[in-house]
Amino acid sequence: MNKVSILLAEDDTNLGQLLKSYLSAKEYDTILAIDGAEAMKIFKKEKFSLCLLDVMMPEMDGFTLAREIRTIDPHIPIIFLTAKNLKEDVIEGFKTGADDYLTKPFSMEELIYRIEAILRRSTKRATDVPAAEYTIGKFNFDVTRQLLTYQDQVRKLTTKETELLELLCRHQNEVLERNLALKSIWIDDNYFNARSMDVYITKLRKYLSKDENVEILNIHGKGYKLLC
Amino acid sequence: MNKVSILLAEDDTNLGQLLKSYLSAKEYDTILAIDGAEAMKIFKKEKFSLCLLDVMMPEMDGFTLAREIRTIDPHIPIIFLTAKNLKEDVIEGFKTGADDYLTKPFSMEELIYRIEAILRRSTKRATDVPAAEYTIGKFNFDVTRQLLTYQDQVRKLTTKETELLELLCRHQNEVLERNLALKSIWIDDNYFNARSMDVYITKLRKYLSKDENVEILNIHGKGYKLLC
DNA sequence: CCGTCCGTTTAACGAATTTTAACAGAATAA
DNA sequence: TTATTCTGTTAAAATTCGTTAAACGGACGG
Repeated sequence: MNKVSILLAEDDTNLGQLLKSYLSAKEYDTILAIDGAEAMKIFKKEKFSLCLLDVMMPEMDGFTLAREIRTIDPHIPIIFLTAKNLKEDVIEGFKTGADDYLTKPFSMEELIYRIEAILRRSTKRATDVPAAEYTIGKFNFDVTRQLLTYQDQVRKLTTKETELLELLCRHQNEVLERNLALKSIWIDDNYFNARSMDVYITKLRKYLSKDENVEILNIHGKGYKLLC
Repeated sequence: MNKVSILLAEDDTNLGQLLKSYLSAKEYDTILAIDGAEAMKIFKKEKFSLCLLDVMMPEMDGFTLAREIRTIDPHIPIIFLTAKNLKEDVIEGFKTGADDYLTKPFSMEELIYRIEAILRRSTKRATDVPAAEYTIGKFNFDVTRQLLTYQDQVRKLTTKETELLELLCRHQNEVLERNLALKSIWIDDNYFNARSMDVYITKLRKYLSKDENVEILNIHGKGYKLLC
């Protein structure tokens, strides 16, 4: 079980400190750089599991920084922090790019989710991420292998199915808010993604219907609650 | 209703003392710790209803402290106090996060409001989880599954119906004030929400009419009383 | 380069839930 | 008593959600 180390580049020192404290409290070794140039210097000296880069920074912006970082370590996961009101084409740039991103304002919960998701995806030895298995009534849900097992029947879940079910499990017996789920999984909480999420809820309900004590309850206008 | 005790961790002794005096005057037993390490020591010795933690502190910051506290008591409500000059989006981010948040400077009134809100939520949960079921005359009311059962007839309730009936049950045989119900279920107690609530009272009355000993009584100008 | 497969999104429609409106009836204060 | 505020009930409107199927688009094998 390797410790996860994060390079955080954020020029707003308040936000930077806050994030660093929060991440450290979550057992992520976090080093804060106050601009792109400093981040680069630090990155050359130490080894990191992932980078969290603000896009707008003095000295060197997040994109340029990311490019330079990639010349050293081409596969390190990078999450960008961006303002919500960026122009469409910039956002488009992120979407088509391989990197993950998070739009401000975001909640700590969303950030943690994205970090864990990206770690899950990038590390093959998946034991880094906590709670990789859940028990849902008579089901067993293996998050990292994306398997939902009922007695001897194993069902392979898709990525989105897994992500949504995992979020539901994490909030077992309490309300998972639609917006949190949308922002965590679909990044943007617009109309279409919400429809898409509905479709996945239907799928999950169908899968889980074998155990009648398990239920995904809709809390109108708020979200969903996984009962078991 | 037993006494509420608060652990306050604040390194600014002026503010700390001020808060402590104020909270004590409001009948909250308050103990002040001047840094995270001390707070942790105190927390291990005594029992608290909620914690009020400054995020930026020497020795141990608020997040780390919160994490340690949660290893001892995973459900204790925690309100963070954070610096005033954070950007809007950061603050917004925390608002949507799992933990409650208050940015300096804040008014005492605001603080008290938050404390009461979070206590309401947590005592709700505390009294909810063990007894998530009520008996209303000959009915059985399963809050978490939103089911109202009469003999062998099961009726699925909607979210709003459930929320309102639960509030009534919690105040069984005493007055549930309109404003309280409106604020906790509809958030805002304006004219339209009040009308909406009337509609739900009608619905609940219809559902409960099967047992003639059960009645939702209107207390004119005050609220409702669930008799059973 | 082409077709196929698979996961995801979009579309379309229907159902469930909540809010708003409209009007009638009770309770209360002046 | 009369005016005013508050409550009860029903129906229509608006919003949110559920489900199915088709469209889309990337990955893969030929």
